[in-house]
Amino acid sequence: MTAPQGPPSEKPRSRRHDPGRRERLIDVTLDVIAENGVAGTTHRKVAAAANVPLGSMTYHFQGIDELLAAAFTKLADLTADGFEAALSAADGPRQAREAVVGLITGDLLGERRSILLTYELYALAARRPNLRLVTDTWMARSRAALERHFDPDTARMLDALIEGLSIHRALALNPMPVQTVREAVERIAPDS
Amino acid sequence: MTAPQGPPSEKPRSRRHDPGRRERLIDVTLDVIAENGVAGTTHRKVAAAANVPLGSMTYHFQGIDELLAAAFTKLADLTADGFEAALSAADGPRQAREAVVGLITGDLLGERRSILLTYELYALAARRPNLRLVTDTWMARSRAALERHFDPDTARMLDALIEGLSIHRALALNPMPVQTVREAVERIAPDS
Amino acid sequence: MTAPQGPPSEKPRSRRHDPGRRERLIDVTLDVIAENGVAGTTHRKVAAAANVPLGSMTYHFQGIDELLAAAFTKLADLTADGFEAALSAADGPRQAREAVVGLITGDLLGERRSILLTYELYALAARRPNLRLVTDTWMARSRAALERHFDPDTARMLDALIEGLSIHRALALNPMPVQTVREAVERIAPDS
Amino acid sequence: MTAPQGPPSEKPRSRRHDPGRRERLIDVTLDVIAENGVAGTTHRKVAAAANVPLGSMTYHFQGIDELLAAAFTKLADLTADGFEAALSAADGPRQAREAVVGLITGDLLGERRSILLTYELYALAARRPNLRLVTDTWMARSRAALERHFDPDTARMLDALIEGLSIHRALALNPMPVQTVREAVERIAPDS
DNA sequence: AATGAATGAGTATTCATTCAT
DNA sequence: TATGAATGAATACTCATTCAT
Repeated sequence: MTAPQGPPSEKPRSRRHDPGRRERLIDVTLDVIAENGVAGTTHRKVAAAANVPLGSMTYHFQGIDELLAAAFTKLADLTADGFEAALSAADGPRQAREAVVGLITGDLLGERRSILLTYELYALAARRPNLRLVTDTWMARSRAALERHFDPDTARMLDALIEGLSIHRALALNPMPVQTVREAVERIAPDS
Repeated sequence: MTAPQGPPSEKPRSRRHDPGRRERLIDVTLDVIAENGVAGTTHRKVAAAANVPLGSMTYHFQGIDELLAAAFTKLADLTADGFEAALSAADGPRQAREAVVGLITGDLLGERRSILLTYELYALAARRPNLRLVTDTWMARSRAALERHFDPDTARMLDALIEGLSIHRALALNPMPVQTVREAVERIAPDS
Repeated sequence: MTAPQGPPSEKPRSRRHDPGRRERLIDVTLDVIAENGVAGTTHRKVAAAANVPLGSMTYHFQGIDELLAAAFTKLADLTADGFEAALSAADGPRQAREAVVGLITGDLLGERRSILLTYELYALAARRPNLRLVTDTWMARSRAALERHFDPDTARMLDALIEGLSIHRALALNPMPVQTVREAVERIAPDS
Repeated sequence: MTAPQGPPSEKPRSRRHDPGRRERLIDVTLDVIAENGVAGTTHRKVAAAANVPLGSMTYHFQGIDELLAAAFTKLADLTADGFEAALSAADGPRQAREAVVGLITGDLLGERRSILLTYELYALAARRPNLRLVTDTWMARSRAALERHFDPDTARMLDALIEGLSIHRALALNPMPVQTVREAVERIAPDS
């Protein structure tokens, strides 16, 4: 299981043919995780879903751990990008609050697939130090984005509230209505 | 996997008669999940951890799905019990809020295991309808316990806040201080 | 379709006194073989089909080999009984020939279940000396019954013809018409 | 399971490159079925007999069903080939009849294996539609080969007679003498 | 006499990974 | 460089049988 170590240099990135295959594999991996969970994600399933020969999986990725790490890194990066974009566009606390409401009830965080992938990431990160880096970075970016509009404590509270509301909206049989979400956000971050 | 160290003459226990084995297997399964994740939980690991022959696993549980379901059901039941107990003991909104703060900031080591198991449950429940029943029941019980002290909307908000704060405390490098937790709870559920 | 495993299953009725159980188990075993083949016949399936506790299987039969032997012995005995009865009732070669036609095209040998069980017996008997005894006895009885009406050589030929025609009728998409069967019998055993 | 005896230095064969392995596995499977029956034919036994790693079995065949189907298809094809060849070589009804006698009474050792495998096929085909196709094709080819020399009805009767006589010769303690076989064939297909 | 519980050997199959080409 | 074939370890699960009660 120990990865045979080559020269401890940068990534080979010598993919002259079919560049973008690596990227495609990462995207497909997220789909496979969303459908089967980390437990059910295998080289075979990913290769089949990406229409790529099995033998090429370990050619592009050292092992399945690297594949999972790459996939979750991309998930975190994209999600944090969306988060930042939404908050950057807001002007003033009122708009910022509304942006938060939109993130919770909208597609980015609210999407079933995203939430689902996030659980999988959390569950895995708890046992994989390299993924802890991913989640830490993600949380830091979220908080920083919130701190553009709110004081640090409020930002952290809001961050946690977003997390909890997103999860409950995804799990609950009858999700909390938008108006209640707005009310919660306002309680945590009232008009000063 | 280090061999469990004990007195040298750790006999394999005359196992022919072993009442309560089923219950013990469920407990051990939660330990194995906490350590290895659902993805890494196998009949073999559970059997070894419980000092039980492998063939005994599918005698007591139809398959590994039933084993996982039983384990997560127990987790949900026990956690909800503790949740209810803490809130039942509270007298008046002030004590109720403090009970909530206590639940969020409770014993970190023990809590870490719980949170970790909860991710695994969420990730699995997303794909297993029978586990959705477990999470639904759990959420309903939590909300009902909160509604003993708070109005329904506030109860739902608090429930989500608890969820988010617990997760972030478990994931964060430097967890949110208790005082900030208390402040968040008070903002959501202010002194009427 | 899987046999109910383990303790949580429905209790099979208090069957403490159940005379004739052994006989019932033999009959049920033939049904199970007919449906699943020898390869798919297990103590569990028979016990479930007979609504009998698993542990009682090896109480009534030394092992699964004895169970199979008992079942196939009964099959052979019953079939030979029917064979003898049909031929005993015949008076004169004409009626004997017609009896043979009836056996080939009728229910006793023609029945799908019987033919199917017979294949299984033949396949097993090839490797189990104790079952060779069963097939030998069966063949001897058939031949003796035929020799009541035909000379020894003709009897053996007829016996083989019956065998082949029964099989082909069972396997063929469009079975040979009765009239052709009759013609074949008459060719082998002509009106002297 | 006797170890295959050879020169003491029977190397495990540098197996990494092994073209024709699939075909060899099919042949070996027939041997294993002949010796152990379908019920006793396992991936392990076939892999061991073919000196091939266990994991290789499901690489070459989707599952054990596909392996069995491939093996029985080959059996049917080869046997029908021999049948056709023998009858094609015959010139005129007299030679054709003699060819049939030869097929029934042919080499006992080799024949025994064939008959035995045929039972297994029949027993399995009764429950597996894909194997019904194999037996149907086989029967059709046999009949067509016989119809080169005999009228359709006689061909079908002969076909059944061959079946029955082959089985009885394989099962009987003292097999029917060749002369009696010849007599039976002549009765079914007399010199017009 | 009868059986629920237990057990270790065995089953088909899947898997990440290796390697010769 | 890319990959089809191969491999051994692991997986969930089934089984005939044993045994304490």
